[in-house]
Amino acid sequence: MTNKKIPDIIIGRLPLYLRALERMTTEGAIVTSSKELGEWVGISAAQIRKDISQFGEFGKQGTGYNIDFLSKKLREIMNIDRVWDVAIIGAGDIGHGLARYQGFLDRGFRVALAFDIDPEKIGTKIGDVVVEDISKMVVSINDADVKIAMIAVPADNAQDVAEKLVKAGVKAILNYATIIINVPEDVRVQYIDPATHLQWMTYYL
Amino acid sequence: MTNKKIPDIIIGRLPLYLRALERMTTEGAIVTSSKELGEWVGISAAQIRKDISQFGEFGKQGTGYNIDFLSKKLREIMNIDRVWDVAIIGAGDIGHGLARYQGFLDRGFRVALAFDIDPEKIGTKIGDVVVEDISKMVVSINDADVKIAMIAVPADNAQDVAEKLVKAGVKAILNYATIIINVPEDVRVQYIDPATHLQWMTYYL
DNA sequence: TAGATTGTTAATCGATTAACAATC
DNA sequence: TAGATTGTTAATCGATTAACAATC
Repeated sequence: MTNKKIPDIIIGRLPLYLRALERMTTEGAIVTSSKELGEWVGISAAQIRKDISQFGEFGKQGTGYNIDFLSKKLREIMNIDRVWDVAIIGAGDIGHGLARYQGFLDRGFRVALAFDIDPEKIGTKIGDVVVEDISKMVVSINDADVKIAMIAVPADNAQDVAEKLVKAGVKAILNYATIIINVPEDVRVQYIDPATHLQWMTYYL
Repeated sequence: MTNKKIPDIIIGRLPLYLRALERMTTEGAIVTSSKELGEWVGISAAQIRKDISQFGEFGKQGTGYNIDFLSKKLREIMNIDRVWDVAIIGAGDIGHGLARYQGFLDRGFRVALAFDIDPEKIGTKIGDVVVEDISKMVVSINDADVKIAMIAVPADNAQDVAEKLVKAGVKAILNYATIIINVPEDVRVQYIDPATHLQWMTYYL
């Protein structure tokens, strides 16, 4: 039942489930079980069932889960049964990589805007969008009603950019800058930092 | 005490602590407390103390923690009190961004090797390294005794690359390809996938 | 000494697993 | 019907928090 608060840790597993289901679809499967799905994502069958049952009864006893149906439901739950426009701030290597990343469109996202401060980059095209002057960012994002942004600027400018994004109405930020940014409570931030990920593994080497 | 198994969840927080401590250092601080550090990283003071005490007694009652000393200890624990050579597989946008990423060197990593399959890219320089032919990857990585690699190739080739990396002796893989790769148990894999991170946030929008 | 803060124990909280009735 | 698998409850496990003696 969706009226009680679902723990973050469960929400964090839903994209994994969906990705595995999508993979199964491409391999031609129609139904799966909590056992099989669990093996794909490395999580116990009991936990898969428990997680999914937080949102409704999507399976059938004796049969398992219809993959298309469960995928659809997961997309609804995660709010990706639509396409979200996203903005990229910073048109360097990372910004370029993101703009040209092929994995967004079929997973609910479209790069709609890109910004940079460098006059040489403004006006050039990355992916399908033209890089705009960062001074127009707040207005453009506001006008386009974009709620999701990815920060790919140097660490020194990240906090400043974040504050402008908040002003523009952005509610979710994916931050590639190696710095913790401060934003209001109702704005979500995720960090992607290769060095931190590597450090997490060196402990075990 | 280091003889009992430390939970993964604690290991995962150590890089956050270290990053905050490094930031404090640049701001000129000498000592900190579990309370202050906790506020920086958004974790309770009790938990900070508990985590740190898993590895030894690094603080002083009444005073707190010496930032330099604690940083040094954390680096030792995480095995980054040395520089790890890393290899980049794939010299596209993401590979380029990684090769030129400034945050590696002062955090324990050096990009030592890069590979691509495209003849046009082989021989060119990205960051400080020359892109080698991917067919030489296993031998080169083996010779250089590199244990850490970052996969930045298309999803279709990721599993194949991963298997070659394992053959070359790599024990830690940071995977930017949008696909789950299968490797032996003693090889660690971390995934970086912007779409998955975004999906994690759209639930709350 | 008085105040502050650690390291650690015990209490609480939450998440995972095991088990099984319901049922396809 | 017999076999399989869900959804859910109870039991277990592990992580977080609260509290406080030790001590700088």
